[in-house]
Amino acid sequence: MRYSQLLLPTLKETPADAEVVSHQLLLRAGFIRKITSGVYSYLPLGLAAIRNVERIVREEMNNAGAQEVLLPMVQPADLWQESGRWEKYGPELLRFKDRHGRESCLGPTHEEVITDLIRREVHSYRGLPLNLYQIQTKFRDEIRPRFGLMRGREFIMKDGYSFDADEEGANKAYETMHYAYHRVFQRCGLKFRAVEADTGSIGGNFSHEFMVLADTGEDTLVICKKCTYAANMEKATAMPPAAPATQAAPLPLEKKETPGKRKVEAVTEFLGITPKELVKTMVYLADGKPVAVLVRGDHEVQPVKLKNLLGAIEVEMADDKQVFDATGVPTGYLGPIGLKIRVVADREVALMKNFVVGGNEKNFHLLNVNLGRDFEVESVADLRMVTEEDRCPVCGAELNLTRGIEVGHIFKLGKNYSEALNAVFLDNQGQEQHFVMGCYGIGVSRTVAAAIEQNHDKDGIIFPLPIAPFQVIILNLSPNDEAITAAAEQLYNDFRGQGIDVLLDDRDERPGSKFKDADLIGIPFRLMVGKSFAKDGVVEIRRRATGETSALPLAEVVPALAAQIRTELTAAV
RNA sequence: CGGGGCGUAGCGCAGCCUGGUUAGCGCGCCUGCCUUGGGAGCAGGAGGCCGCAGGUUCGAAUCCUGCCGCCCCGACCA
Repeated sequence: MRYSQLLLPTLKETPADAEVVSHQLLLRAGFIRKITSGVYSYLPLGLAAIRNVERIVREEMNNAGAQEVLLPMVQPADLWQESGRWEKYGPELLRFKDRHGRESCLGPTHEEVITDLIRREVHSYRGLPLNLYQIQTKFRDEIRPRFGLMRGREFIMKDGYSFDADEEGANKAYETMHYAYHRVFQRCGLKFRAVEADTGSIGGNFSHEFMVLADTGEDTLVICKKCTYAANMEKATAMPPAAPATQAAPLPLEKKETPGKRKVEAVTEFLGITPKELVKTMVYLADGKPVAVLVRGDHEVQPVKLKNLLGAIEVEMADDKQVFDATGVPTGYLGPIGLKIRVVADREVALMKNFVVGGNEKNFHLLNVNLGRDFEVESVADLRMVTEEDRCPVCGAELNLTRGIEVGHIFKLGKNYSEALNAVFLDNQGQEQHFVMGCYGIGVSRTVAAAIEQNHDKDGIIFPLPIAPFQVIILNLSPNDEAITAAAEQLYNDFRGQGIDVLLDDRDERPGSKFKDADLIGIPFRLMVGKSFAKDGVVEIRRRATGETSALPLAEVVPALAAQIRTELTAAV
């Protein structure tokens, strides 16, 4: 491609509404443009990067034995009603009526459609296993789109679904996908980690997320410093608390005035105790109904764990007014004793003795409170966020908390969907069985953003070779010089002959602009034809990632560099 | 949806508080000259429903009301 003919509108200045670096650079480098919140147009270079990720995904999926299909984006409501998700999925599902008044939606994911397809077409165990995938634009009406391609409402996703006759087959499919995902992200040149995850609205009972490690990530990961344990904060557990060796004797309950002391810090300071001796009472609304959650003073409630315990569709923290309406107590003085709403407790609380709680009365707390003697709870479970003080639940070593961007997620679905949609086949005994399913997603457009998030410097993007929109950029530094122009053109044609993606900067611009743009768009190899060619007949080669520069005679450039590119691309596999 | 912020030329911004020339600056864009190894220089030029609608006023980018859009923090997720 010739730069002079390319739609590549680079910006000198960073657009004001872009906050994270990948968003800023995608805009500045002329890869994307926003049309409305969370919805972007992909310009030629942005699309090229996306196509490269797609190519890698296709190769790895096909190698893993999956088959590509393309499912409809517009889906009828009745399929979603059949699975129960028409109600459960919530406002993120964009719903509308067609001209006949039939309820429809834009597909945010395709479990229903694929299960419907398979139940119609596959009736025997002989047709199994099956693994089908597609790469398609998805629409999810996100509450808050943000960070450019990181969280769009419209985005490109690879979603795949496996169908097996039994658990064993399904587990194998899951492992195959796990391995394939490793290869995909490795080939994309990313530093990533697979972590245990909550299954969310997709459902299912076991899942891993593939996380690109980056400080701007929206997720917190809990990673063991010693063993292989790694989990998303939503799912992560700590080593269970040990019961204290000596049981403290229960002391008599005491009511104490704590005027104006609402926050944990204020109360503990006032009472001269540590937060570890206090239990806070947090009120959440689970599908609109209030539930009190007890956690130790220095711990935080993990809402996803709470949601799973309660089997709720949605839980959110109650605000001060909702708390007062539900309990008649102002926040800061809530406690479990005499509380009229449901109460659940974190497992850590169950081991505490003689602790402090709110008095359910303004300006009062209770001391020497004991679970069992003074109050009961509906259930005890792990309901809190892991902290850096915690120890690995597997090996007991220290834990690291770090940030990540979710680029892939794989689930064991079991029979959730096949039972809901009654998708069955006959096994070798002639018995009807429900398919055992798995589902596997990769955020393709997000992967490009994540790659930039992880690979950039002050001058712009530094693309990993396999996903770079062009592998080589040739700068003609003197377009008015015939010899230099002829050399640049020759390089351009020779690279194209070698099947290398090459961009020729043939613009009538000064060298400085060309250097800046080449750095900004992140092309791995930059070739410069200018002064040193006129003087010594050599072409300079500069590596974007390292800044290393070398020079070769014109005739040697294409063979040497083409070979190097091939070597590096195969080494990445 | 709750909390915070912002809408003035393609991009980045000033002007608004305290209403009053022809709405301004840098970059970009067009023409010409000149220049060519890290976003040059000179000269000339184009480009604005000051987010939209209503109101106050002799007069509104500026004051008031309503609406729309966008960004950030939270719940959601590839």
